[in-house]
Amino acid sequence: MNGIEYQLITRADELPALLELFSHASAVGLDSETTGLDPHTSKIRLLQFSFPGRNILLDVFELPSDSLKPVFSFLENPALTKVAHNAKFDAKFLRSNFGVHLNGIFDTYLSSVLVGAGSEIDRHSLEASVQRLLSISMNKEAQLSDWSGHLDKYQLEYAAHDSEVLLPLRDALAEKLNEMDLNVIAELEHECLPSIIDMEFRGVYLDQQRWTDRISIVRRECDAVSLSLKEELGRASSQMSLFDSGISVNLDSPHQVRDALLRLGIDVDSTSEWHLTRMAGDHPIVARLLTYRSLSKSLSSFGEGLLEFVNPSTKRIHADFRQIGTPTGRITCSSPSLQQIPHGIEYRSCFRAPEGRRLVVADFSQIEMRILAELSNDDALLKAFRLREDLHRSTAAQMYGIPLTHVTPHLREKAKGLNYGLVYGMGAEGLAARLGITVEEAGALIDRYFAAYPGVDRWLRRAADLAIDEGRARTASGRLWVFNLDPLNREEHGQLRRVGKNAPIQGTGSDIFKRAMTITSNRLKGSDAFIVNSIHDEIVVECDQATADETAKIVNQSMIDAGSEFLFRVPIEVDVSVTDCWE
DNA sequence: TAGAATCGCCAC
DNA sequence: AAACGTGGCGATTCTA
Repeated sequence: MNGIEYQLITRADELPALLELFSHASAVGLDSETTGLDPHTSKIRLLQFSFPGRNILLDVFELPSDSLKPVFSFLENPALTKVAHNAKFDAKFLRSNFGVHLNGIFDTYLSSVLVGAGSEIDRHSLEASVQRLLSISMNKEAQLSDWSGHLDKYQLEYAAHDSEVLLPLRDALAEKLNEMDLNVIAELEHECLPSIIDMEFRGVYLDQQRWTDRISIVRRECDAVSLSLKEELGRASSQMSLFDSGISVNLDSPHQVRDALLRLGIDVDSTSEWHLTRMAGDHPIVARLLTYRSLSKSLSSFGEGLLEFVNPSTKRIHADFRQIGTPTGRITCSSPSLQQIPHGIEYRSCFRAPEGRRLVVADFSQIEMRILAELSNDDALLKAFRLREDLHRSTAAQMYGIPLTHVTPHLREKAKGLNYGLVYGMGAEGLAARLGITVEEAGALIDRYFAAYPGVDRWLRRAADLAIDEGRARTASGRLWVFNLDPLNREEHGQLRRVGKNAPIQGTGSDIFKRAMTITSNRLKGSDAFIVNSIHDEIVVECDQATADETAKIVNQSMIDAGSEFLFRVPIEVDVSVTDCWE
């Protein structure tokens, strides 16, 4: 890395040289060094721009803000491609520090993930991607150095090198994307990126007081249950002497709980929820153990920890959304995971609209089953959606050859289990366990199901066969997942067939959802409304009270339009509600 | 003793 | 044991 050439700009009169380079370039490598990781409380120190053979570093601390205006207009201009690795990071800082909206992004991180095609081995840090695609070793030691004071030559060379590699990396990735037929999905991801940046930047509002109040109620309940359980489980046996102090049992340890139950004569195969639930009817203590589990889960995962994510500057929660979080393309969320807040009103009602604002909550109705209908072209399934029937009721009617009105709640429940389970590649054993019936009965149900939906049967078989034959699957937009499973291995063979059925469905769901994010975000631009959360098939938008109905219409239509880009034989339905809180 | 592995459970 | 797919994450337990 030694001997990297760079030009450090610290004076406004040096900027025209950079602008000259901008005006003749079609693409520029972009990177930034910041004083911290939080865009709302940290500052950009250095902005690095790389052109072929030229690395320019801007010392933002030295340059007057006004002088940077022409630079920013290039950053906002989509005609100039900005090549960045995980552009989300730099974009949020440009937004918070200068109000600049980065446009025209080529993200080498997202591209590297797409090219990786779901490989668990490939890492996608700049260092790893550059090593893999350009065979260049990078030294990232300076990354965590102090960027707020005097910058030494070592830091500046590091900064220059970080942006210098971006254009060659882009070229290598663009070639790979092309070779692997990933151009369509790459465009979809890049178009979606600004909506993710905006969502993270805006954050979501949490009513902290309400959250705290709920926690203290749960804590009291949990302590009471815990105390009685420990006392009871601590007994060495039913004939324990009064003077025995008992055994201390850690209720959070599955191992200790299992031993304690055994001492009381309750033999459980496993302490998992599923097994315990089966025994809860016979043993009140098992039922209370389940109550404890639920309360303690609530406190540990959804307790005070969440409050630490409230940003001191914005007073909102800015979670980390990984745009390509799974090989199927789903977005995942962490720090905190806003995608796994429990459904209960007591949790979600804490995520609400601030004073004078409203939330628009919109989710795709049965999107994965609609995708299955489209892909399989199954007449009966298509018909159910076209007639806007209740899917599970319709499935039950099809299976038993009875009118819709004759479907009992029990039959509907069975049909629902099949509809949900089969897109995940479920077999007779799994269905039997889920519905509490024998494997034979489950097998008969599955036969009935596939007799009602022969097209679905054919499609699922073909999808599984394809996964075995080719070892890969693609979504509607061409997103690729190369499976790391051996079809000759007995266990992995089954897994391969299941994932082969599910991946195109779940993945096409992701494609549709990302288009929905993109279109929604674009149509809300310039209004008072913005996306604050996204959960696989649900978009949560915050807006002014006065415009809530209009916003709801826009979100609804955007999602329908997105779905209609992919599904032609089946209508898209979106459930939209305007509320004060996320429920 | 820090990090990895595992269990268990939340979401879709 | 596991038995339907994709994740994140907290607590415990294992391991270098």
